[in-house]
Amino acid sequence: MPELPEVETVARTLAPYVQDCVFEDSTLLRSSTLHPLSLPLKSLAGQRISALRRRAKLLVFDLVPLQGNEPIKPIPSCLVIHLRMTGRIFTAKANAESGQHTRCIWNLRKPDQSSFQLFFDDTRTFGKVFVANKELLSAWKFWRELGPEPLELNLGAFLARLRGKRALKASLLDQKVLAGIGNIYADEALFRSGINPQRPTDSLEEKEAEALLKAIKDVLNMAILKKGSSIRDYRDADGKAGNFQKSFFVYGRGGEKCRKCGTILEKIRIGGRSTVFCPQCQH
DNA sequence: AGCGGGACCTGTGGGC
DNA sequence: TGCCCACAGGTCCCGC
Repeated sequence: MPELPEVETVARTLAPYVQDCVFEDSTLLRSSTLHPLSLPLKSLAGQRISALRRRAKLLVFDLVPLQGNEPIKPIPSCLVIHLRMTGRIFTAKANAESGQHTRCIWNLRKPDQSSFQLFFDDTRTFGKVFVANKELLSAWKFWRELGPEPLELNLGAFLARLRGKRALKASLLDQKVLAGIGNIYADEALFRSGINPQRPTDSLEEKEAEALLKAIKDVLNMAILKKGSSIRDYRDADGKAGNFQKSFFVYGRGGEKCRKCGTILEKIRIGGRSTVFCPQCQH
C-alpha cells in the first residue's frame, strides 16, 4: 500500500503525537512482525523519540536514551517500521484494547507524564517492525542498498542510474535504483511523461529522462499535498484517507478511456505487477 | 542480468 | 445468496 507520499503523510501526521515521548513497555502480538535482525522490543524502554522521519517507504523513529535512565544493552538508536501493503499506525488512549489485526502496541509517556499507546495494525501481516542501531541497519541488506530519494535527485544522477535492458517500469519499482516509488506512482509518472513502461531502461534519451524525473517529482509532490492515495486500506495517523486517488490518470483504470485522448487504456503485467498505460499517449 | 512464478497473508469484489 | 477466482499501495527467493 503505502508508497513514498503515504509514508511521508503518516510521518507528518504522527510526529506531533510522538515527538519527545518516551517508550515504556511494548507488546508484540505476532512474532513474525518483528524483523529477524531486530533487537528485542523491550530494549526500547526508556528511549525518547527525538525525531520521526521517512526514508524510502520506511518510517524511522530516531531515539535518544532518557537522561538518568540506565538503558538496556545493546542500545537501539532507532525504530524502523515498514508498512508494506496494509500496515497502519495510529495512536490510542492508554489501555485501549487490541483489534483483530493489531500486531504491535507500544506504551508511550509524554513530556507531561501522561501516557498513551501507539498501535501497529496490519491485516496481511507483511509489515515489519525493526528496533536497530547503526550496526544492525547496515547489516540489513534492504536498507544498505536503498537508492536515492527521488525528490532529492538531479538529472545527472538519475541518468546514471538508468542502466540495463529491463522494462523501465521494473527499474522504477526497484528500490535499489530509486527509493520510495511503488506501483501507483510508477504508472502515473510514466503516463505524465508520455513514456511507455515497456521501454528498455537504457533506451531513454536525455530529454525523456528529464521529463520522467520531472513527472516523478511532480506526481510525488502533488500526492503529498493531497495526503496520499487511498485505494482501500491506507489511512494517515489520524485515521484519515488520502485524496490523490481522485487524480489518477492510469492506475486502476485499465479498459477505461484515457483522460487525455480517449483511447482505451491497456493493462499488462511487468515484473509481476499490473501496469496500465495509454498506447496513444505513451511512446 | 533479468524474466516469470511462487511465497508470504487476509480480505474484497466480480462473475456465474 | 453463495461459491470460486482474481487481485491488491511490497519484497524475497528460486529456477531458468
